[in-house]
Amino acid sequence: MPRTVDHAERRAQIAEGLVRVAAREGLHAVTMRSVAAESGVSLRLVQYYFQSKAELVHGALRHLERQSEERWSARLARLPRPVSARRFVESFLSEALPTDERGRAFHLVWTSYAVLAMTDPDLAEQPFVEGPRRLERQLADVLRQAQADGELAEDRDASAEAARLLALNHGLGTSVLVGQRSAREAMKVVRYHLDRLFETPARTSD
Amino acid sequence: MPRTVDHAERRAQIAEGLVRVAAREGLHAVTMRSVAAESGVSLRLVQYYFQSKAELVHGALRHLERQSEERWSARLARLPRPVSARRFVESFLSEALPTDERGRAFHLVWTSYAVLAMTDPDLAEQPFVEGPRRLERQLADVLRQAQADGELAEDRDASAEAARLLALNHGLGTSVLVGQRSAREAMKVVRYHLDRLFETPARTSD
DNA sequence: CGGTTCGTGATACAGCGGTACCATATACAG
DNA sequence: CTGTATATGGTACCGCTGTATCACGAACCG
Repeated sequence: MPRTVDHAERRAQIAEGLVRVAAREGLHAVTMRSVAAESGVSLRLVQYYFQSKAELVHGALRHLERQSEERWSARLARLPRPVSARRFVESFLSEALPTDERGRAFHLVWTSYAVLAMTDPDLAEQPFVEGPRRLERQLADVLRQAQADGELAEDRDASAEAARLLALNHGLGTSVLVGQRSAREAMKVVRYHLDRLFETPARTSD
Repeated sequence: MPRTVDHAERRAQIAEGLVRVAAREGLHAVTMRSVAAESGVSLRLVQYYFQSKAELVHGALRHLERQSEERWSARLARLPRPVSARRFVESFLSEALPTDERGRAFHLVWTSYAVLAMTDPDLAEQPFVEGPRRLERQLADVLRQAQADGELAEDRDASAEAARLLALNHGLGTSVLVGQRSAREAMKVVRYHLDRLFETPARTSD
């Protein structure tokens, strides 16, 4: 067969095209044709690699999710040992914030999908409850480890703190995308929060 | 002229229809026809009171915004004096959270619009930077008043705290809408946050 | 070497959505 | 009473979008 590129690779290429279109013009501008044009393939090819639009959208979402996971793992892996929880969390959150173009696209598309999932039951189940929930657990684990290391006060509720961090970050990210504040200002709020969280070990406060 | 109902009233009626459709089936399901059906008027009437779809969408957004302001004012006005900042903030945030059906619709539609505004420059300017920005200022004022009253530690940055509260609330609201957690759990996180914020006056911590 | 499967192209079709146009009824001005 | 502006109904049109269909080349299998 005339396999110039791998099947999975082509699907990824098209999925990335979708992400670019969605990031630039919004998810409502995502059509079979616009994705095809953006990916540099014909309409027929999009149809071929994704049988329906629903599957295309679904596939692109999984693509995003996979990337997100890889980023988390990579970040966790290349951290200098011993790990400073404060620095890890800060760097993680700053990446989730739309600081660069890539982060902006990621956050925007993810949020678009989340809004879709609020009404479309087909999208709801899989990524939007399991993905963030897992992320929250992992973050809570990091915080618990920080408690064991004496870096975080013992009386903190690691789960609640993780939830707080992610919700805060998401909310700030949205405010940035909407143009309410700059990414720099958002980062300042994040640091303010982290200052309260990882306070001088003497005081057991936020 | 055969004015059975007031012009502004009709526009409001149609706008509410739009909000219901958007809350139930998502903003992508909002069409001239679906809004007309939901509002119990003919397609022609929607066209008549809103010349284009863009204006319809825009008008409904302003409708939502106005309602939001009224709610804020009403809440602020009917508070028992003296005002407990903690209780005020908690009740305000709980309303902004999708606890009841109305709150759910409001949050969902607002978020949908926010996502739209991220790519559509026509929507961006007006409500999505000015509205929340004003809200944040008002909230910061409440917090500053609380500081003056000795209810909130002096070393807090009222602006940052207000930003934190709103971002947190928005993030939590989204997580509720996608089904990641229940409204009850979200409220617990909010209270956790507030506990840290309004700590015993002895300690100056989060 | 012939067939079958995979990959790619072009295009046709049907439905839906925004908008435009025509018509009418009611109320008020003169 | 007549005309004009407001308010409402019905419907046609055109473009876009998802999907289906026909067609062809290239590789692998036997």
